[in-house]
Amino acid sequence: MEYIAHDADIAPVAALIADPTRAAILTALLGGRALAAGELARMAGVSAATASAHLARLLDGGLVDVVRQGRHRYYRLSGHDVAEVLEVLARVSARPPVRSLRQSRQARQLEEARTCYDHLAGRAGVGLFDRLKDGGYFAAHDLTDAGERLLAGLGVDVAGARRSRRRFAPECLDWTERRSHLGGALGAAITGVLLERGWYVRGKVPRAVALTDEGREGLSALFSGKELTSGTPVT
Amino acid sequence: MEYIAHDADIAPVAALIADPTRAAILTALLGGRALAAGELARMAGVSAATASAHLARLLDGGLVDVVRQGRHRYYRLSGHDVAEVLEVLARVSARPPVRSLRQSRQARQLEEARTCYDHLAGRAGVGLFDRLKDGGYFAAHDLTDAGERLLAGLGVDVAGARRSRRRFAPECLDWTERRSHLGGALGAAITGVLLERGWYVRGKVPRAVALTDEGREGLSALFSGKELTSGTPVT
DNA sequence: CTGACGCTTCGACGTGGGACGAAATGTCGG
DNA sequence: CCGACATTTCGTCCCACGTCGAAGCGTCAG
Repeated sequence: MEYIAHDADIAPVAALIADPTRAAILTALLGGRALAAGELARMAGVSAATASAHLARLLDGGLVDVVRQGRHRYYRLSGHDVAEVLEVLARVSARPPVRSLRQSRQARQLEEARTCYDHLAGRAGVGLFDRLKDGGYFAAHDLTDAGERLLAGLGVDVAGARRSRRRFAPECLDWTERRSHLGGALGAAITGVLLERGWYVRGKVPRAVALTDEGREGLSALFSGKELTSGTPVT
Repeated sequence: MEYIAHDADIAPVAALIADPTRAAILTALLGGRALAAGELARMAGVSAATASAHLARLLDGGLVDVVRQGRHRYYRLSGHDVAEVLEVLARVSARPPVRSLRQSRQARQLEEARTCYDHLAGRAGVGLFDRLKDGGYFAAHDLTDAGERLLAGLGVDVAGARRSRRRFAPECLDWTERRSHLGGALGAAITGVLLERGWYVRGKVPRAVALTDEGREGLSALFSGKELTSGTPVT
C-alpha cells in the first residue's frame, strides 16, 4: 500500500510563506502584475532594506522571478503553481469554524455516497472497494481472475476499460473517509453499470448519489450475502 | 480591477507547516490514517514532549483533528483541503530547476497560443483581449455597442453566449503571460468562430493552437490595420 | 561629471520559538 | 486501589531570523 513518492521537503517553501511580511508581498503579487521592489516594500509596510532581504530569499527559494529594467527591479510570482499554493492556503486559512445546518445535512449526504468525477466515492465507494479486496476479487492494483468473472457477470466492460488511455485501477484517497476507493477507468466502468442498473440514482445535490432497494439487494446477492457494514474504525 | 476578496491571513497556517518536525508529522498523516501521538513522535524523530507541543499547535490551528481512544490520542488531518495544501506545496517544492529541450520547445509553443478549456489563452489570448479593450470594444467586464457589432460581423453568437448559464465574460488570469485574457461563454464563442473560420488550427501538442495566414489577415482587417504586437511590457 | 534615485549589502539588536528532561495528569489491567 | 504506560505540562536553554539605519553599487537625467 505504498503511495506515489511525493516527499519533497515541504517545510522550506512553507517557511518562505510563513513570515507575515513575505506573505504580504506574495499576496500583493497574486494579482499577476510584476511590481517593483520599492512598491512592494511600501505595500508590506517595511523598509526597503527589509523588503530587499525578503525578496532575495523568495528569489532564492524560486517562488518569485525578477526582471531588471533600468534602475527598477520588477518581481513577480514564478509560476502558476505558486499562485495555486497561495490560493489553496488562503482557503484553509479562511475556513469558517462551523457549518450551517443546511450545509451539514448536504455534507452528510455527500459523505454517505457521491461521485468523484465519474466513479463512486464516500462511504459507499470505500465500502465497495473493501468488499472487492476482502472477497479476493482485487489485489495488487488489479482484478484477480475471480474479480474479472464477477464484474463480467455484472455487465462491466473490463476489457474496454483496460484498453482505455486512463489509468486502469488507481486507488483514490477519499478524504471524508480517509480511506481509498477505486478510481480510474475500472472505477468509472463499474459506477456506470451501477447507475444503468438503477442500483444507485443521482440525488439533487450535485455530486450526491443514493443506494436504491434494488441496489441493496443486488449488491448483497453479488457478494453472496455478506453484510455491508459502514463502521468507521479509527486505525 | 478588484479581485475577489481572498485576503485571509496566510502566514499563520504557513508557519504551522514551516517547521520541519511539524511538516514531517503532517506528511505522515497525509496517508489518511489516524496515528497516535507517540507513533508520530517516533516518525518525526523527536521526543514525545516535543511532538506533543507540535500537535497542540496543529490542533489549535485547525490543521488536525484528534480522537481520544483509551489512553491513546489519534491525530488525523482535519480535512481534505489541508491535504490539498500539503500536496500542492509538495509539488512546488519538488520543482525541477530546468526543463529538457523537448519540454521547453513545447512550452514555448504553448506560451504563444493555446486553449484554456475552450477559450484562447497564451500570448494570442492576451493580445486579442488587449485589442478588444484598446479598440473600445470591451470595457467594464462587458462588450460595448461597438464590440457587439464587431463580433456580430464576425459571426459570433453573442446573444447565445449571454443566455448561457456560464459567466458571460470573466477575465481569466494567464500565468505564462501574467495578464488577463477573455474566458467564459463569450471567450468560448469567439474562440469557436476563430477555429471554424480556420484562423487558428489545433496543433499536435494537446492544448496548442497556431495562427494561420488567413487568421493573420483576418484579424488584421478586423482591427483595421493595427499591428498585432507581441511584446511583453512588464507593467 | 555630478547629483538624485532605486535597490542591495552590512552590522547590530531583540524576540520568538523549538529542543529536551523531569514532573504531573490520565487511562488501562488486575 | 496500584503499578505500567501514553500523553501533556513545566522550566530552561539557545539559536535562528526579522528589523532597521547607514553605507555601497548601479542607473538615469542634465
